[in-house]
Amino acid sequence: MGKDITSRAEDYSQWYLDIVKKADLAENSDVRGCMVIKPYGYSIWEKMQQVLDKMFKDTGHVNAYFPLFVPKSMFEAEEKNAEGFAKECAIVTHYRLKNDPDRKGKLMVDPAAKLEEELVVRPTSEAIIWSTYKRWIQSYRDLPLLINQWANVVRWEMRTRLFLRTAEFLWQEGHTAHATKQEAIRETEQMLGVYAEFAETFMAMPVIKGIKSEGERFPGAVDTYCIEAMMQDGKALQAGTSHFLGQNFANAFDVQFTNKEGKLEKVWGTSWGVSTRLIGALIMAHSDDDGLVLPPKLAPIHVVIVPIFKTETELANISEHAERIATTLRKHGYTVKFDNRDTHKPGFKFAEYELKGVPVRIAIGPRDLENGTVEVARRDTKEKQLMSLNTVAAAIPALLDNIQENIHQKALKFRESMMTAVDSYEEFKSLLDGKGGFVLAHWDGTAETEAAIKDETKATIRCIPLNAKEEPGLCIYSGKPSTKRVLFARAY
RNA sequence: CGAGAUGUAGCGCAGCCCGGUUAGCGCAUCACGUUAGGGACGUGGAGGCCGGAGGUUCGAAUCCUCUCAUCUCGACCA
Repeated sequence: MGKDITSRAEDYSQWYLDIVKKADLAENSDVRGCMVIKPYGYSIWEKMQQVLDKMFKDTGHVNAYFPLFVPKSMFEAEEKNAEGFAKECAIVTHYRLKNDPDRKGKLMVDPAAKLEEELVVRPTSEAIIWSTYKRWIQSYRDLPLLINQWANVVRWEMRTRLFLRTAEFLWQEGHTAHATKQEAIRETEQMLGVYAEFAETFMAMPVIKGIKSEGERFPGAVDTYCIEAMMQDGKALQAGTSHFLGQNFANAFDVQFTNKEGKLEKVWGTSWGVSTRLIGALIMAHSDDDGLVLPPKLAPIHVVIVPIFKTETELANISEHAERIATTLRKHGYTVKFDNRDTHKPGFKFAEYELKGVPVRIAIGPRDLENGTVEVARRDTKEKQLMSLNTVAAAIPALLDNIQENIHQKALKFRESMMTAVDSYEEFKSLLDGKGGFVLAHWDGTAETEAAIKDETKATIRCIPLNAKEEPGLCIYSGKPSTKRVLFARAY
C-alpha cells in the first residue's frame, strides 16, 4: 500500500508532497503562498527548536524578540540588504478598514487611514535589530552582544513549495555584535559549526560547509557561510547560513563603541539562521516509498506500542505490559505512544506510523503474551524481530541509537555517491542532466562565468567548500587557471 | 509576469470530444452486524446548486465568451 507514494507520483516533487500530506505534516493554506503546519509537523519543529536553542545557549547566546514591522526608512538604511530583499517584501500601508458604501456588509481599506510611513513586514531582521543595537551599545563593555530570536518572517516569493519556500516561515535568526573583526569571524564560523553539527548529529543529514560565491552572498554581508545538503533526487538544498557582516550594518545604523583606549570604533556583526525549511530537508533526505523516516533524535514519538486484541480482557492484559514498557522508557526520556484505539485495526496503525516515520514500533498480541515476546519493528530498514517481553524496554535505547546511526550512514553513503569531480564542461553538463548531485569543478572565480554557467545549465555554485584542497586546474567554462574545485549543483 | 494544465461530495477521480430521464465511482464519513498478527468485510444511509458570470439551445457538467482560483514548468528565490 505504501508503494502508491511513488507508483502514482509523476516525479520527485509529487513524492515529496505526498509524504508531507500523508505524514500529516502541513498543508497549503488559503493565504497565498503560506502553509498551515499541522500538529505533527509542528512537533518536529519544536524538537528542532529545543535542540538548537540549547546549542545556542551553550555557546553563550540569549533569546530576545524584536518587532514584526520595519519602517521603510529603517529598512532601506543598509542599501545592499534593502535592495536584495526589495522585490519580495510585504508592505503595510494602511491601519484601518471601514464599511464599503457600495457593497453592503463588506469592508474596504479606509483611504483616510494611510500610514505616513509604510511598514515593511520583516523578510529578515538585521535592520530593526541594528537600529536597536545602536542604543544598546556604547562601550566595549557592552560587547559582545549575542542574541537570537525565534520568529516568523515574510518573503513574497513568486513560487512557493511546502516547507522549502513559503511566503511566511518560522526560523531563528541570531544577530551578534563584536568589538573585533576576528571575534566576529570566529562567531560566524562557530555558528556554522553548530548548524553542521545539528544537521549531522540530530538530522542524520550530512552537509558540506563552505562559503558562498559573491553572486550567492547574503545582501549586506561580507561573507556568507553555508551548509549544503544533498537530497535524494540529486538536487542540493541550502540548509543553513551564517553571515559575517563586517561593519556594514554598524555603518548603516551608526553603531559605534568606545574601546579600551577611549577611541570610537564601528561594531562588527554576524547573523545566522535556519528555518522550517529544515523540515523539508529532513523529509527529502531520508523518506522512502513507505513515507517519512525520522531520525530518533528528532522524532516526536520514539516508540509506538500497538496492541493486537479482540476482547477487552485481552486489551487489559496487553495494556499492563505496554504501560510497564512505556513507563520504563519514559523514565529514560523517550516519548512513547500506546495506541490502544479500538477504532482502527493493527494493520492500519502499522501503516499509519510508518507514514509518520516513527522509528520503532512494538506490537503485542495474545500470542506474545503466551510466549513472553513482543514484535519489534524498525522504521529505517523495516526489519522485524521478536524480543523478550521483559527485556525489550532495556534494549530500545540501543536500537534507537542504531537507527540514528544507520540512517546517517545511509545518507552519507548516498551523498558520497553523488559527489563527482569533472574537468570538462561537456562532462559537467551531461552529469547534471544524468545523475545530478554535487559536481566538483574548477572555476575561474568570476561572477561572469558563474552567471553564464547558471544560465546555460541551471546549476549554481553551492559553495566553495571550507575543506577544499589546493589543486591547480583550469576553469571548466573559461579555461582560465583555478586553484581549487568548487561545489556546483542544481538546487532547491 | 510568460507557457501548459486543472476546477464535478471532505479527499482522489470518471463523465465533456459526440448536449438528452433522477450526475457516477473509489477512499473517508454515519448506523448495525461480523471481524482484528500488515491499510477488514457485508448491508443500509447521509453528503453535489458540476469554480463563478453570461451566451447558444426545447434542453448545458458537456458547446461558446468572459472571469476567478489552483497546480506544474519558466522568470524570481538571504
